[in-house]
Amino acid sequence: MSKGPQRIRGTQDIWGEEADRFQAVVAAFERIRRLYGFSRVETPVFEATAVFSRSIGETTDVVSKEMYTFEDRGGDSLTLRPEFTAGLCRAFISEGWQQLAPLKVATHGAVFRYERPQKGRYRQFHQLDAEILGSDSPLADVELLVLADQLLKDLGIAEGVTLQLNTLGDAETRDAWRAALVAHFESHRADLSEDSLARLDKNPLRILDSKDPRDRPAADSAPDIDAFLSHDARTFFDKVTAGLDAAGIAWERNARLVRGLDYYRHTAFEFVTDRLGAQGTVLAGGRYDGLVEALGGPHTPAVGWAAGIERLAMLAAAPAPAGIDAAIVPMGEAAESAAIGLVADLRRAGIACDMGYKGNMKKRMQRANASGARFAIILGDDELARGEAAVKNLVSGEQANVPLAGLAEAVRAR
RNA sequence: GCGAUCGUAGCUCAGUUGGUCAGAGCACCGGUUUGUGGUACCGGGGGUCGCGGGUUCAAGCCCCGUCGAUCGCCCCA
Repeated sequence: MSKGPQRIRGTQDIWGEEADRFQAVVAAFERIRRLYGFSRVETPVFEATAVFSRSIGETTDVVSKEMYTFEDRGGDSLTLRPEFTAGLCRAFISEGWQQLAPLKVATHGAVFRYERPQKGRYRQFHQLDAEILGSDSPLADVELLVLADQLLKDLGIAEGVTLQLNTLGDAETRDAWRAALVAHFESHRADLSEDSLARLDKNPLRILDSKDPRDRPAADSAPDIDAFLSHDARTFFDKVTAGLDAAGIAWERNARLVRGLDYYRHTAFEFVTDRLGAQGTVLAGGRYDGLVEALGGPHTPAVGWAAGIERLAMLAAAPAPAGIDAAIVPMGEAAESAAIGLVADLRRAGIACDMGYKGNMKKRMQRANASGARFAIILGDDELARGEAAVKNLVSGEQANVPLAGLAEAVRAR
């Protein structure tokens, strides 16, 4: 409540244990993406606005209301990335990555959406992202899902999280299904909520997963996509589910799972938990075979997913606090001077240690204890004269004199 | 963009029907004879009660506005 500048709505200052959890999620992702042979890529935080508006659709709410768009000094319209996929597709085109296809890439970082903040939903938030560009194989879909599954298990949050899977078919299938849905909902106009009547014009698929109980009867009785699946689309979906079964991944069909944007094809999936209120989707993605082409590139089938780091961090168990190995407690100017060298040597030897900038012994010992250090290395004139330091185990309270040369070994973490 | 609830020290919160109501715990800082932390004891700093109006003799407590937070809706790339 103090005066002075305040944090911008929907942003967060992440600190302490929360920051540790955040880092733990990123570390797990980095480790696992290597296991799957995904290359790390870095792309800009902002792009030309057209990169997003052309891929998503000029008229959607997403583009018209929910992007951070601004003009730079040259008058160009720029937008802070609201997702990774479009920027990666742009890079795929402009960097000539076509020759690397199929390209398995992973990235993570901040993304920006101008939305009302609520649980697990911020204006600047952070995502993990994994994509496979340039493959039309269902094995790519499977590999991404297995990666996602391993990540969630590694983070210890697979409990209570289910993989929901659906297919949106190919273009021909999707169009046929969409027409059937519109016909179905038109005949139930009187039963639909106001929101869904609006969806009927703009985005009829979205009626299927409406939360309004008034919509459920019509939504539940609506035709599934299955009857409209072309042979190819059916075969593709079967190969995805067979691949998941072969990899031992539990999944469930959710025929009501849809995507808001038109470029999605075939596989759509979400890992969902019931532990985050209305924001229960923890990781989501799908196949977007038309996106690269929409950006002016060659026809490039692709599939990918993104996951909110904050949401994952909220669900993950708190990592063990990372205390340092040792705190150096010098007494007197001569000792402090010698300790500067000692700290440097210990750190070069890979020992995590720290020394306060000031304070008497008592104060330094208090700080050492609070820091979670396993040892205090006490260095006074007496010890210095003998070429030793007193090493105190802060857990057991035991203390022993150790030659300076043997300090690193004495406090090395197991 | 819409709705509901909420907004008191760094944190978690008390503050009765408006009249010592500016408090507690934790945290922080200092001390309990200056070479030993974690437990204990003593002391201290810190809040114009989100902000701005209004009602009243009197408002943290009532009313309006505003900003922010939380939860939900819309949207969800």
